[in-house]
Amino acid sequence: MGAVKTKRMPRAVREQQMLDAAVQIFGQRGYMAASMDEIAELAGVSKPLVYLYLNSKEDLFTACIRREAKALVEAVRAGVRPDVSADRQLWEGLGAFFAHTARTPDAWAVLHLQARTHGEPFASEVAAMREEIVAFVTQLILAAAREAHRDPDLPEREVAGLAEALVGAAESLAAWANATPGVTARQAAATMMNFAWAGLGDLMAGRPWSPPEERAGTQAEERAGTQVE
Amino acid sequence: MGAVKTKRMPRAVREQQMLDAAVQIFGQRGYMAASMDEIAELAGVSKPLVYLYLNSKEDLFTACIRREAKALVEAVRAGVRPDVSADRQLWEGLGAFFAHTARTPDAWAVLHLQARTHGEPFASEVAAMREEIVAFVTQLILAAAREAHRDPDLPEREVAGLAEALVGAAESLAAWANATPGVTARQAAATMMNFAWAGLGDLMAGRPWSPPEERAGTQAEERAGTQVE
Amino acid sequence: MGAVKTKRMPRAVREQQMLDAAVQIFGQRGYMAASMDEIAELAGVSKPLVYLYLNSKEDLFTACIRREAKALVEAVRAGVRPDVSADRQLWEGLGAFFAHTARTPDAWAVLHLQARTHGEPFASEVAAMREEIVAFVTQLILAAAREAHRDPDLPEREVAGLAEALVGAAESLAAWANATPGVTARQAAATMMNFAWAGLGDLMAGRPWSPPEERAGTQAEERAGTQVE
Amino acid sequence: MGAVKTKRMPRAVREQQMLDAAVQIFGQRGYMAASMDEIAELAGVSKPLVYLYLNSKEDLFTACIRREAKALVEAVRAGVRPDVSADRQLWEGLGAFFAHTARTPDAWAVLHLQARTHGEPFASEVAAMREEIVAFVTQLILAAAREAHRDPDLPEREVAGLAEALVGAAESLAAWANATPGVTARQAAATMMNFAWAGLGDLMAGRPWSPPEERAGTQAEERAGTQVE
DNA sequence: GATGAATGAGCATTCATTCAT
DNA sequence: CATGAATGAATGCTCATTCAT
Repeated sequence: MGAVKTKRMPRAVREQQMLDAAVQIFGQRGYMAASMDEIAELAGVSKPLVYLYLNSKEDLFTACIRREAKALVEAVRAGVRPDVSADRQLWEGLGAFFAHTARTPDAWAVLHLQARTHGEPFASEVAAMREEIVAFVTQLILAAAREAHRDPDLPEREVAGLAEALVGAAESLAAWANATPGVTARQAAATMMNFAWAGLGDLMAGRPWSPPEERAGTQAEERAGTQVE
Repeated sequence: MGAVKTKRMPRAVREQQMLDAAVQIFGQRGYMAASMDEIAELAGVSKPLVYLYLNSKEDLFTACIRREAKALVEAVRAGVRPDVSADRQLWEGLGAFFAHTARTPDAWAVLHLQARTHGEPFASEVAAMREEIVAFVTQLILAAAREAHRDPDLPEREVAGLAEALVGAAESLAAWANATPGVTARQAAATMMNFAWAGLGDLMAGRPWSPPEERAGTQAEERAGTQVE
Repeated sequence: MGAVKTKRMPRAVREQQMLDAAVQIFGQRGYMAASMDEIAELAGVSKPLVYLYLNSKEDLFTACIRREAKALVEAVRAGVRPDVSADRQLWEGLGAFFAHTARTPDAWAVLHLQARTHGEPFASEVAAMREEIVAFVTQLILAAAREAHRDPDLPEREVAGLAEALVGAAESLAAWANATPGVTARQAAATMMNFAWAGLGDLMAGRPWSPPEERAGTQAEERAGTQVE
Repeated sequence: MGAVKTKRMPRAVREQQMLDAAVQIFGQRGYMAASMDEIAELAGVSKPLVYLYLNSKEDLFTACIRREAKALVEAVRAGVRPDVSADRQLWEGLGAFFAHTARTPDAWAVLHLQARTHGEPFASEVAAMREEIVAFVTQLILAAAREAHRDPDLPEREVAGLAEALVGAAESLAAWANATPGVTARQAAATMMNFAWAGLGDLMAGRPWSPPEERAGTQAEERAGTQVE
């Protein structure tokens, strides 16, 4: 299971192996229950080497958070074409998000569960990433308002709240989709669009949001490496 | 801050004191980082008494989850009048929810963060409560469809996904509202209704969801002891 | 299993119930693993009452040892008629001993295993009983020498060693007989007589010790309440 | 009294030091009363190292039992020449046994008292050793019967009982000899031979068992490293 | 006389972390 | 570079024992 014990790897490679192992253990056992012994063993290195490269359990965990946060943000970014309409951008971003979290469940557990649950250096680390995503969504909402040729008479805080709610809904749906067999990233994204864009009111009135036609979408998702359905 | 050290209390009272202390410590430190010593000290009793009454750290944590889950569900229930329209019920429920989580932030941390992060006996404990709420929301969505005179042609799983997303959005917004000074429970509930009921699309088109007039709502909220705005 | 909870018993009776429970628990769990809680529960009384009557765990254990040591010595005494020949007295005493230990295995565990294993106040307590029995056996050996019309040219210490060995052999055989299904007290006593009286040399040469005829023996054993075969 | 605090020893050496300390503490305090703190201190190491090498108190105790059981059996084996007569082999074995138990009283306490008193995994561990010795004695008895040109008409269980009694007598005499100043291993062995081989009957009739002449015996005992008289 | 309430003290066990080689 | 050897500091848990009622 662990990395094959190979001698004399460059430091950067060794560090990535350690982070791989750490993300797996932290994601599965939790931050406190994870032991440095287990991580070192899974990484195929001795414990003192882990300390030499990553200083402490705290620093190691922080490094995990940073690496996985960056990977997630990049995956979402790569899934979105900046030149399409706002709702389309949201649709693409959600697809990339659900695809990435489904592909790396341990990393998602680290970011979504562990980092937020264990207090201070970590919570703000992941909060930074989250704010980046929330800001992206905020821009989308404002862009949508512009597209509708309306000055958004929504106060800034209201927009922030909407973005916050949207991201929270997506996070919850990611956990639900991963736990519910047969739900694909694409379906999860569609549910999100119906919920957030059309709204329950429209939905009940028979006006769901409709996903754009297939061809173009496929390109974008493949660029992002997603596997939407 | 801790309970005043009063001697010789009946068991039921002492148990509640212990649970109070435990919720506070678990909520602030996290399950694993919380020490039974600290909990006992904050409760103003000796450690053996905690074990005599609550058996183990696991059982203590479970008791916290159960008590707070019950309290939360009851707070939401008490805030909702069953004879009003679906959107109105949702509005009232959200108000009660945000008010309760703002009033008991440690309890909310236990339920939302700690219980879900620390694996099995606990996750399913809180999952039970969550399902109760999701089921309530699901009923509201179906009721809304009936009110709109439409047979919901949404597949069952889609409705489940929508309810999941709605609850997740509310959960996220609760954390955001608690962390953002000046955001009241009432405002959070309004944001949620705009987001979930009207939808971003309607919102951008200038059709926000509008909260019902004051008088009736106030009654309901006062019954629940909430402090919406 | 525990004594039926009856109110207002005279102190002497309550004490015996506590000792009964204590012997059972001490015999089965061992001195240290036995908890005062369990003993009090099995005795059907509250823990403070146990302390009121018997002071401490040490005193309670000592009281158990004294009571059971006395009972064992009396059972052996009652099984021996003082007016018969030395080998016959030994035979009767062994029969009574094996019968008693088989009848009260928890008490035997307390005396033979627990009391000797847990250091000072206890070891000397049971050593006193043991010396009484060793002295009895020593007298038998000297009586046998007189019956053989020989001044025992054995030094006193040699006789003490022989008695010690005999008692030790009997103790071992008691454990073995209790653990080996189908071995009766009578058979164990016969084995001991062959071993100790005739000796392996005689035995191998075809000269076993032969137990006396039945009728007289029965009387003695019934007096002692034994069940030798 | 404890090992000199020397740093950085190879694991095998440290393990033996720990076992030395553990045997001493277990033998003197008893299994349950012995604390891992005390053992670690006496061994001159920290507690975590004891756990790193020996896993748990239970495993540590088991390791003690195994090491000392092996040592005892080997001491007896080394003291017996297999080509001499049965009674002579018994004499030599008893001498080696008494010499070994006198030399290592804590180890003997562990095997004879502690291991048997604290239930299962331990009891069967020492029972295995004891059965080895009982089997050896059983063979001696059968060999003696052959030497006397008699088919042993003794039933198998009778022989087992005799062997059990003999071993029990020896065990008791070992405790007695250790506790009685001035009794040598040789004297204890002689008492055992008189008791078990000649039998009290022969002894009283003036026919004691006589130890073999000195020269040959001395050799054997020296081989075993015993100090018989 | 009898008991529910309460605790001081200790114990096995684990873990992040550091040297000496 | 890499590691076997080693530990200080907690932590969950238990138990004999005692009051106040």
